[in-house]
Amino acid sequence: MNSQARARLKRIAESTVRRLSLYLRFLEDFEQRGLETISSDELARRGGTTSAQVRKDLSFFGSFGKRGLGYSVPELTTRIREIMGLAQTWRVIIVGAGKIGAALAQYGGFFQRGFHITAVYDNSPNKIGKPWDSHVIRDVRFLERDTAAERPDIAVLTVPAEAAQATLDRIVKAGIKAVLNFAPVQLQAPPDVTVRSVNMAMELEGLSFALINRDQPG
Amino acid sequence: MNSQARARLKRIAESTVRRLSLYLRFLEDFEQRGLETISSDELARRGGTTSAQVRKDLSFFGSFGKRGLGYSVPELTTRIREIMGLAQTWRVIIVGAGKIGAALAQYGGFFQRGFHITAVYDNSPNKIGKPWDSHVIRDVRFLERDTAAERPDIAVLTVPAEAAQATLDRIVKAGIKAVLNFAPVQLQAPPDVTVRSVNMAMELEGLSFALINRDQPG
DNA sequence: ACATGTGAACTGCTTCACAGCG
DNA sequence: CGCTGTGAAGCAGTTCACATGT
Repeated sequence: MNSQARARLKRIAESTVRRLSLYLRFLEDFEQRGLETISSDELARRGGTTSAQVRKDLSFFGSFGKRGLGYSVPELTTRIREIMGLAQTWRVIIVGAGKIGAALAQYGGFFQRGFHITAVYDNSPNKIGKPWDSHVIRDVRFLERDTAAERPDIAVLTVPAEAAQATLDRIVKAGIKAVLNFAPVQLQAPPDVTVRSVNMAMELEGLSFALINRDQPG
Repeated sequence: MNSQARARLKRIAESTVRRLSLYLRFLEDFEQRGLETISSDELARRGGTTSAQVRKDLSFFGSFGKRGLGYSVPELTTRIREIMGLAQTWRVIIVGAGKIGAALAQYGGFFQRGFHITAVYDNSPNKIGKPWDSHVIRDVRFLERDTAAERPDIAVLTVPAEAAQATLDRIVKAGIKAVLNFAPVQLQAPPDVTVRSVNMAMELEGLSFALINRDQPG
C-alpha cells in the first residue's frame, strides 16, 4: 500500500504531522553526517518522544524500516518528504511587508525546503514598488488579479490585527487554500481552507501560566 | 476553593491554557465594547469550540458564572488574568538582536500585557552598544552577571540555530525557568524549565501536508 | 539477537446530558 | 426558564507488549 493511499484512509492527527516535521529535521542532520541507518529509538531520543510513538507515526503511511536494523536514512528522508508534500515546490505569497515578513524571509534558510516566494504585497504607498528580498513590493489591490494568473498555493499573512480577517477573506475568495497567520487574532475561514496561526502573545502567556503554576519551594 | 489552589490539584492540559489565552482576548474585546455579561456559548462561537468545552476549561479553576445568566465580563477577565499569571509583570530578556527580535518588539503591542523587556543581548561587535527599541544592546558575555542581579523571568531566544542549544544551556544555568525559542531546532532542557518553541518552518510544512492530503476532486 | 510493525490496553481530552441554581 | 457546572460516556492519541521478519 503506498503512502498517499494509506494517508487518506484515516485522518492523521496534527501531533503526528508535527512530529514528522521533527523527524525530517533530524534525518537531514544524520544524512549530512553520512549516517546510513537510524533506529526509532534514536529518533525518539532526539525528539523527546518514545520509539513506539515514532513507529506508530510512520505506520500510518507504510512500513519503511528493516526489522532488526532500523531505517535507511536516505530512504526514510525521501519518504517523509513525499508524505509531507515537500517533494514539490509550493508557491508562497507574503501579504504585509512589515518587520515580521522581513524577519521571515531571512529566517534560517526558511524558504529552502520547497517553499518559493512568488510575490510580496502591501497597501502602503511608502512600500509599494520598493525592493524586498529580490522582489518588488506589489500593491495589495492586485492580489486577486495576480492570484488568478500565478496560482500561489500558500499565503503568509503578516498584516496588522485589525486588517487580518478582511485580508483573509480576500485570500480565501481568490482561491488560496492554505494560510500561515501571524496576526494575533482568531480568524474564521471555511473548512476547506487550512489556517495555521503563530501567535507569539499566546506563547508568552503559556510561559506565564507555567511560571505561576510551578511547585513553589516550601 | 480559590483558583490557584484548584489549579495545583491536577495538571492542566496545554490545550486548556491555549484556549484560556483565546478567551481572554475575546473578553478584552467585549470589555472595550462595554458588554456586561457573556455566555459560554458566545465565547465558544468566537473561539471555534463548544460551550461545554469553555465551561469545562473554566471549571478547573473555579465557578465564575451565574446560572441562567452567563459570566460577568470584567470579573471573568480579571479571573483569567490571575489564572494565567498576567496580573503581575514578568521581566523578559531578548537574546539575539536580529530581525526576529526586532519584529517581536513591535508586534501588535506584543509586550503590553504584563511582559516587560529588561535587556537585549547579542554577541556581534557591530550590534553591542547600539540602541534597540529604547534599550542598548548588551554583550551576551554579561548574561550570567546581569541575570544574577536583575532576575529576569523569561528569555526569548532569537539566536541562529547553531548557537541555540549552547545559549539555552547558559540561560538555564543562570536560573531562568521559562524560554520562548524561535530557533528552528529541537532544544533539550531540564524538566523544571519550560521551553515553548515557535518554528515557522514546521508550520509551513504542516500546510504543505494539508495541501497534498486534501480530497482531490475526481 | 534485534528492531520493526501493530493490535490491545490505557490515558486523557472532549462531548454529552442533565441536575442545580439564579 | 436559561445557562452554568459537572459526573459519565465517548473518542482520540499514546503506550504497551509481543509476534514478526531479517
